[in-house]
Amino acid sequence: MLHLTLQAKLQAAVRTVLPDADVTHVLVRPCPDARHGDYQSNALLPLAKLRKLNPRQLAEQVKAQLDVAEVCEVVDIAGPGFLNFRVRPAAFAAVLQGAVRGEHLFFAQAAQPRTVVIDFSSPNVAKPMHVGHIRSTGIGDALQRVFRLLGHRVITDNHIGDWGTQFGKLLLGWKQILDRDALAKDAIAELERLYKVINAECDAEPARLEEAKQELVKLQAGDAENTEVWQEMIRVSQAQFDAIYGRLGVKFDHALGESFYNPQLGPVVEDLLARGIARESEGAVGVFSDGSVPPKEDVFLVNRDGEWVPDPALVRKSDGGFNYMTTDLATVDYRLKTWAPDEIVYVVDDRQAGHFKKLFLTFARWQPDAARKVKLVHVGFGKILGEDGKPFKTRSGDTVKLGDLLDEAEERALKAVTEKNPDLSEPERKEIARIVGLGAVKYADLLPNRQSDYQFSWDKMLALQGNTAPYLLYAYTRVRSIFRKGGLEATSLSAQPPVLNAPDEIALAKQLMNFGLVLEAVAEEYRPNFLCNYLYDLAGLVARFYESCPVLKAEGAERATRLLLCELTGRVLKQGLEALGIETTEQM
RNA sequence: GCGCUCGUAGCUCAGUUGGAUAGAGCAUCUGCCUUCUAAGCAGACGGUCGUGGGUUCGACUCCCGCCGAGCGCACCA
Repeated sequence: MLHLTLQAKLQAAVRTVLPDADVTHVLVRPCPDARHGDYQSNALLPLAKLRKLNPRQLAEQVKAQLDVAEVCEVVDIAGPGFLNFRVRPAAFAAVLQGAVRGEHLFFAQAAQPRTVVIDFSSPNVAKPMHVGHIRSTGIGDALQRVFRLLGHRVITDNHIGDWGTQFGKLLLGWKQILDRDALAKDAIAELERLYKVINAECDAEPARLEEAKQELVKLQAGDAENTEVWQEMIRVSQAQFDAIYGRLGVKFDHALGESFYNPQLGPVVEDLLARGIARESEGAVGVFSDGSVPPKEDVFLVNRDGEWVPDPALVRKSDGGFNYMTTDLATVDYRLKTWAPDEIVYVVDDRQAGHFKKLFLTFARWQPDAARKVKLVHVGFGKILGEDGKPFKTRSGDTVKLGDLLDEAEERALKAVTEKNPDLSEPERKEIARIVGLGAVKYADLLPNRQSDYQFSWDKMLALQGNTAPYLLYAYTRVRSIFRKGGLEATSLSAQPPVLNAPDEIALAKQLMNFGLVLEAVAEEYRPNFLCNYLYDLAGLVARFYESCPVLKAEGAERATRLLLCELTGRVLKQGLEALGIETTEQM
């Protein structure tokens, strides 16, 4: 909003002074310290350095060309050459008024919308979704929501693990030890049991493993019975996925599982061989180093005991089967041909960083022209640890099932709501608990910098103080309750321009204006935690405002201004939480 | 061994092109409810940003060495 106006003016001024300068990095940001001004730019310093100019002199020259009088009352040059802008109160008021009229909510649609494929969640058939899936699912969903909000064209695709060697064992188990009643009761649990039993037997007896392999071979060859069983396993698994996604409010445009690409795998390998990109080695087919970079930077080499040895991307196993590199190559190819995206984003565990590096490089060697037109991005994330700092497990040492986790979150939230607000009816409390509990889980997962592991803690997650979903939701209910108590509607708020006086009013208003900047940063860096931190700051500012600035007791322009700030804060909180996939509640 | 990621307050974590005095919650201590939800707010205490160098007008941020942790290293995904 205002920073964009100032930024455009500043870039124009810089171009006048330095006609050949690249102004894409000439940015205007909010001042971290309000005493310096409202907005600042420090872009002139690196610009001056590059040209060996005196930075303060350059700042003077740029300032002389700067035409920002309608927005700013003062532009200062500070320190080594910072530009500080002080915005006219009327300019602030105009932006707020535009927002309350519904013209914008402090962010703008992307000037150049992109088509972005986002690949996330990717659960495996016949396995329960566990805590780990909350990461890919939550981060992926938040990113997809933010991209859409900013006006990009988004295609979400759930790359379900519905193919692979595990189906040999599952088929064997299904045919020999399936418990139909157990399947009807909890299909995934029964499938999991089949796998565990057969897998243990295979470890113990080679003959058993051979049996499983035969089942797999029959499936791969299109055997009617095995295909039917396999499809049944997918169907019952999908039903469980859908139940979880329903609770989480996550939807996909497509769910093209690994098996969808089966017909393409052979042709992909043949094409790689024909083009000389892959070659045979020890019976397998792989893509090897092309020697174009030093060994240290070459992902197709690995150092073993001082020797650089090949670490190829295998696309066909020595038994003729394909692996996930092959599938992923076919998937990139399909997505480019079908949707022509500008970008494909993979929200997958950081441990697979190496795989994605190889995948992207292999694809670039396979289809150089197509690869130049698309940005392939691996958005990785760390593990969830228990409060003991070790991987998060149940007391008995099993992985925590996602459904159980969500149940417990809602139960704990219900306890808290009942304690804090016993007068509400049970259905109301349950609905609030659902929103607060699920919101708390999602928020706790989105808050940490995604690349690091984080420690899971029920108490911290559902705490009502600190950077948590309940705190944000509480801030929202407080501003909403003002309208409820006052019996007011937001409709008449735009009649006169707001008049900001109190420091807490000004601080709140300025934070509102930064919403768009933050949404853009989330999309730019694929980091929803920027939005979490922004909303937490906003909630803190509105809490302070709430203490120091009575709303309903104020009169005239002061009252109107404060009501307007409450309304807009409510809208930004709601929109921001929605972008994180978190619902809001009017009371809690 | 090689590579990747990381190391910030007692604990859990933020820290948006390198930018102005490194922030929050918890814990400890002190205040504030006849006043829009105190599920809150204000304040105090707490830091050689692992460590040693380097680049820079300026480094938590970039580069190199070292120490420590996690992860990954052909035919599972």
